Amino acid sequence: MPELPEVETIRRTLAEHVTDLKIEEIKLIWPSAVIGWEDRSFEALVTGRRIQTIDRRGKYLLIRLDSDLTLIAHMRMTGRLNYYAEYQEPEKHTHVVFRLEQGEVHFSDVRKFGRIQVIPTPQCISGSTLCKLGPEPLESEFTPDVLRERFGKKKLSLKAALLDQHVLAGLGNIYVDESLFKAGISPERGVDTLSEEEICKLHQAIQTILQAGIDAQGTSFRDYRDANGEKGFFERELHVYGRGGEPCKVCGQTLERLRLAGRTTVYCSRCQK
DNA sequence: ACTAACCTGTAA
DNA sequence: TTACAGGTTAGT
Repeated sequence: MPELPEVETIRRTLAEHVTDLKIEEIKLIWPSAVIGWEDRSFEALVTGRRIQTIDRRGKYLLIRLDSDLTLIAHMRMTGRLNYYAEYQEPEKHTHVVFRLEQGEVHFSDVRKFGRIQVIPTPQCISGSTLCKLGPEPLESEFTPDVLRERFGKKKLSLKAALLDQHVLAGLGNIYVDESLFKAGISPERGVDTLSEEEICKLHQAIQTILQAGIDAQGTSFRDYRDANGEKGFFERELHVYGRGGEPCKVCGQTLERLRLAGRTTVYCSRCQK
């Protein structure tokens, strides 16, 4: 579900409520949602710790606790982190409840793909999947040169490369298709066929689209909600995602739908070359 | 470089 | 009943 703009929105809305609060109790309703430690020690480990800050890396949420412990949360397709100011009865798909000094946070996930991993904070730097991620697309170190370098000499479609979190962190099916539309480049093109000008256009499009997604508080095409249970409204600005067979908003041509890198892909064959 | 697997829900 | 869904990983 959440891609970079959605995870960033969850980060912001959650941080507003829980920063500096102590975790007083853990309820592990579905213990498999938590990894990294034996189930019974998870509660002991996390209970009594204070939430210091919440960071984000790609689609991962990093909840920093006291004494160098980090919770790494990934929502996969349908995961949610909800904050409630008062006691809330767990819902059908709630897997973990964090009771805080003030209110509580519920981790829920219909499809049970999402996970919360507990690791010592130093291990985030080395020894976790985080260190293998590609660059953060909205940071100033991400330049057109970096994008070209990340593509390297791979023989991959743009679609496959941009979905690969080791190439660039944070893009998923929605924002890849939207970025390629904005750049005017076909998702089927090989990464090794782009001119310098096209690399620049794509770099610019990725940053513009992701920032617009954050500004709109994400895309609630289906299940996504922020920590307050609110929808995002980027759906209104989608040009291609979920619009296969409909007319292009720019030129009117019927949008193509195909399967690329295992994912449904939509693009305009007139606007994107 | 595809495909299946992990799950449940919804829509065709 | 079947296909498909904002993701990732482990298998051919």
